[in-house]
Amino acid sequence: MMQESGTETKSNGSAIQNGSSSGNHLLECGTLREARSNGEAPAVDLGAADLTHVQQQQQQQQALQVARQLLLQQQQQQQQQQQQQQVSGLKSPKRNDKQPALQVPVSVAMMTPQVITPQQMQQILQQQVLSPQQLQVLLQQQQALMLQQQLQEFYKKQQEQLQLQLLQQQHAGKQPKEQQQVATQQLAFQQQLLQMQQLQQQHLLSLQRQGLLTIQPGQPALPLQPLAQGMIPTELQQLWKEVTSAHTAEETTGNSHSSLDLTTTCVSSSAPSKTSLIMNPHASTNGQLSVHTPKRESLSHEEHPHSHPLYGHGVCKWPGCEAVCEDFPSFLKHLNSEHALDDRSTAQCRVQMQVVQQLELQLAKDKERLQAMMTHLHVKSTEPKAAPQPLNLVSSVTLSKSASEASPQSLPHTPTTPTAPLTPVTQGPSVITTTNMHTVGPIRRRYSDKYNVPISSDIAQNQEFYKNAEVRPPFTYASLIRQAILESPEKQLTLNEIYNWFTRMFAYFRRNAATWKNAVRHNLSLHKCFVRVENVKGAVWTVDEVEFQKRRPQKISGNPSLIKNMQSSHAYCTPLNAALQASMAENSIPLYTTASMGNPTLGNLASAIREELNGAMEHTNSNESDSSPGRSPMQAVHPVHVKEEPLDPEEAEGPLSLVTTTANHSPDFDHDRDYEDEPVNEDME
DNA sequence: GTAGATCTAAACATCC
DNA sequence: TGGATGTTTAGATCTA
Repeated sequence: MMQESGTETKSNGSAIQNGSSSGNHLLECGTLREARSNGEAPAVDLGAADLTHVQQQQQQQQALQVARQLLLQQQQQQQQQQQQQQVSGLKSPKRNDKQPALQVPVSVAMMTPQVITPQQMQQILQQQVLSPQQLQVLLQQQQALMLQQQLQEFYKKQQEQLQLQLLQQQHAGKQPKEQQQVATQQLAFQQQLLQMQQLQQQHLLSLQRQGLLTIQPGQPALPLQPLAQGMIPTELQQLWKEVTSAHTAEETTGNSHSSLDLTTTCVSSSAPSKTSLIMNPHASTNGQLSVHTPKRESLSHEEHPHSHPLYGHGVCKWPGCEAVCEDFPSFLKHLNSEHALDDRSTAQCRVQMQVVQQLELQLAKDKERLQAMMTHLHVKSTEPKAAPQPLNLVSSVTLSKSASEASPQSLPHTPTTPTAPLTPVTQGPSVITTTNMHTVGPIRRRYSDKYNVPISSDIAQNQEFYKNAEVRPPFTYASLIRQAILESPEKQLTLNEIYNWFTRMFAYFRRNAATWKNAVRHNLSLHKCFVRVENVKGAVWTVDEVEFQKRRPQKISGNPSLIKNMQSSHAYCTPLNAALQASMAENSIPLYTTASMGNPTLGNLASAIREELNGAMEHTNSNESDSSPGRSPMQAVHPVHVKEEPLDPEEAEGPLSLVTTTANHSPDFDHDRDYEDEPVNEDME
């Protein structure tokens, strides 16, 4: 359109195109990645984590004390019962019924405050102040506490049943044979109690081994034995079933590994029918927990002989294990020997289930929040697209202004343009909003051009995001092509390699290939900053940085107050960053807060603001001296490009020309950006 | 309102 | 001949 002549090719170097036609801008400035990576958030998290750790220890100690009290009570109670059984069998039924009922609830009431409520857990998860390890510890602790509760409750029930049985036996008759039967039954109960003692002791010891229960040095050993008195294996199984019912409900019928199979350690003499499923050894299909695993393990992994979720890189991935297994058979051997069905493995499995459940809860909550956000922001959707469109990071940038000015034919905006201002969209880079999630097709603005976000740092920070989310990168084709070329080792790419870079780096460009490929070719041909070079491989494309930097600059919105505020707040960048991070955490955007994933929203906003400020500062510095140490890398590499390269007349005469802007020192000047801030050397070298 | 920048689409030419 | 590559043009949209 703007070209004067299309007859000249760029490769001959004599093409004189309209200067304005090559005016793609890349308003990139010095990166502040280092500053961004030096946020205070880790310190804050660390403090919170330490505090939480201390609280965990306190809670564990409290739980331990409560458990001791419970055990003492149970011991006393059991002794009384035994004495009663031995001395006289005639007791009032009322008294027998009331006794446990009076004791156990007190115990439970004492235990309850020690357990973190789901809401509190959710809050902890939301605040993201705990590391995964700390979360795991917390969950383990909660698991232990919940287990204690369940044990106590079940112990109460069992006591009631036991006493009821004894009463029935005593009231049944006083014939000698029956008395012998009663005595035999009592003996059987005693044996069961003994077994339960051992089982409970083993379980608590295993919990203690894992850190689920902590016993501080110097404290007397737990009176473990009385805890188990009065319980029978089937009841314990029922307890386990109850505890794990919430989890197993989500699982398929063939995946009943969460149930504790006690058949190998307990002799059940009175298993209720309802526990038959658990008692059935075939019900446990998970080889990891079953003692019958070897054959099943080998069978289940026949198709993938060396693929096992618990085995990788020669290491057992069982939580907390990390045992080195040279090969898969040795791993299986290790798995079956070290992680067979026992209390420890079961507890670890349940902890893992708890972790998964919490994560699922968190996911569900975040999904709900996202839905609410989308609902809130999508109120004025009057023209929903039939097919979902890829995300576009930039639509919201123009939303605030263009919403009121959008012409009727500006369809890309109208569907999502809210009449009432949403959260004020300030001068910031791409803010992923639900508006653009829903709609947007071709949206023009590219925040890199407007807000000077370095494309290299943005792509680096949000690499995973761009790769996985179908989000349109907020950069122009020219910027992206240039970035692709500069990322290459030889600073030159064939067209196909450019294509590959696009598809590799951005999920967005894995669709509508014809469109964007055409645009790439179009940009390569249109902009004279892209130079086609013939070599042995064929034609490759390179970047002429001189031409690229010569492109006509744009200025950000000439809002003096904004610029002034930005400058005046320069000293508060760190608190701002902290606030932004807090805001991100508050808004549950944890996955992209780190450099590994990057945050395409607030993180870039912060970086954009900082870079704006730094750009202004460096801008001033560069005016003072070209050899100033504060010069940006771009200046160091291409000092001549901006300062000495003659500008096209129409560029020079414009109010945005570099000559004009470099004379500005006032904070109220039109915030024109020369391109000295662009970290070209970072990109190129 | 206008110029410039950008994007999309398309036509056309050339080369392999 | 078809696809890839490269060039050019046109129109639409958005911003300054």
